[in-house]
Amino acid sequence: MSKQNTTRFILLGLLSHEDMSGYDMKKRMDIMVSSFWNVGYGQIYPTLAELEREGLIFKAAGAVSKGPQKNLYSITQAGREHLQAWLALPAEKEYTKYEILLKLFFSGSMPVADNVKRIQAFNERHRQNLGTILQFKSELAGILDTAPDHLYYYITVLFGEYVYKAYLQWADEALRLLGEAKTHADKE
Amino acid sequence: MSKQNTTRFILLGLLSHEDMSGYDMKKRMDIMVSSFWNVGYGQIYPTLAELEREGLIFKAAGAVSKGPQKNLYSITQAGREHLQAWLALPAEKEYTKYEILLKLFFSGSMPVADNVKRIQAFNERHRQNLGTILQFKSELAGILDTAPDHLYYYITVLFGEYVYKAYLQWADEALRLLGEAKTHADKE
DNA sequence: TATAGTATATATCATGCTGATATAGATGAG
DNA sequence: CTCATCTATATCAGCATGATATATACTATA
Repeated sequence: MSKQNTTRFILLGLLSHEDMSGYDMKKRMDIMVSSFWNVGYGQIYPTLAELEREGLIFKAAGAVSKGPQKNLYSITQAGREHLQAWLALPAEKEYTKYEILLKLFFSGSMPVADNVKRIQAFNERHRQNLGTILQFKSELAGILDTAPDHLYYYITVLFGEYVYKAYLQWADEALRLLGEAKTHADKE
Repeated sequence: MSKQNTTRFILLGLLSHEDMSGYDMKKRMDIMVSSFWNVGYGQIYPTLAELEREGLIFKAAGAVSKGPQKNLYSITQAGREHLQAWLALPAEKEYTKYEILLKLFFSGSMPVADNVKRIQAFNERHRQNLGTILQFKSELAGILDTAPDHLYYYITVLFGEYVYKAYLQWADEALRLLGEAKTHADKE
């Protein structure tokens, strides 16, 4: 697995569909890919500058919607080829970081109530995420045949659904186990 | 959510149980926390040096097992307090990166067979992860009452189980959808 | 008609993390 | 005796995070 800048390819991927500004891309990502990838502005703007220097994208005239002037970007032919080459590679970088699990792992000496609160907050957060993604899923289901991309969007949405549901199941089970342990301790 | 070095607290957490070398810590993490957190040597060794400078850990005499000399570390009282303060904080940093989902999202123009292969590899990888964690789970289940930490270990293992199972379910469903799409295309 | 708040938009930077690479001692196989 | 493998520590370039700064435009409300 080579150490490559993945952000480049996300930005190229978004621009392969339509012209956008950096701000637009962030908004789009928050909606469409946030269940499996996150990028911040601190990575977006420098990468856009880099892609432009390399001739993979270019800055078009900034159409004003509201607020300050946008930098609207377009992808070039070289950019499309760069993206296709990446898509064809099998390498599948993959990692996760959940601070809550880390804290639980080391929290044998902490009050049980603290951990219960942690898990409840986690549960609530992902119940909301699940709600958002299920709404998105039902919208997508109606237009599945209208473009070849839509099936793939649907598949990625399904991933979010399964994973969020797993989080909720785990949280319920963890709370049950902590409740049992507490009840048991109270009896003694 | 402040931008803090999380690795510090993992290392302190591991040392709060027993003395270890950096190499030991990596091995331990690969077994115990790899389903929700990963750290490489590139982060471990510099952080150990930093923790030592700050007086949170100290280097003990290196016991030789086999291979080169180890640096065995111990946690100090200040180190334990540092760890406790972190455990008491509610902040829960959390993020995931799955390159496979990213590629699927942008792969409308790629051959379906490529994506099928990708998902099958993903499936196989996580089937193995699930097997490993289930074995670990059954070992833990037998010693659940022998220490207060064990319940928390069990809870974190459950997380891995639920998440890996979700991955496998998703992969099956995704392959089914791609199979249907292919069959449909073949008929036309 | 001020003015305060919110959404839009770009940019930069210190710090943290990843993944590759270098170095070298101990063990075991053939 | 040499080659492969495991043990063990260390460093670094490049990528990513999260905080912060700056400024325009729209909306509400006082």
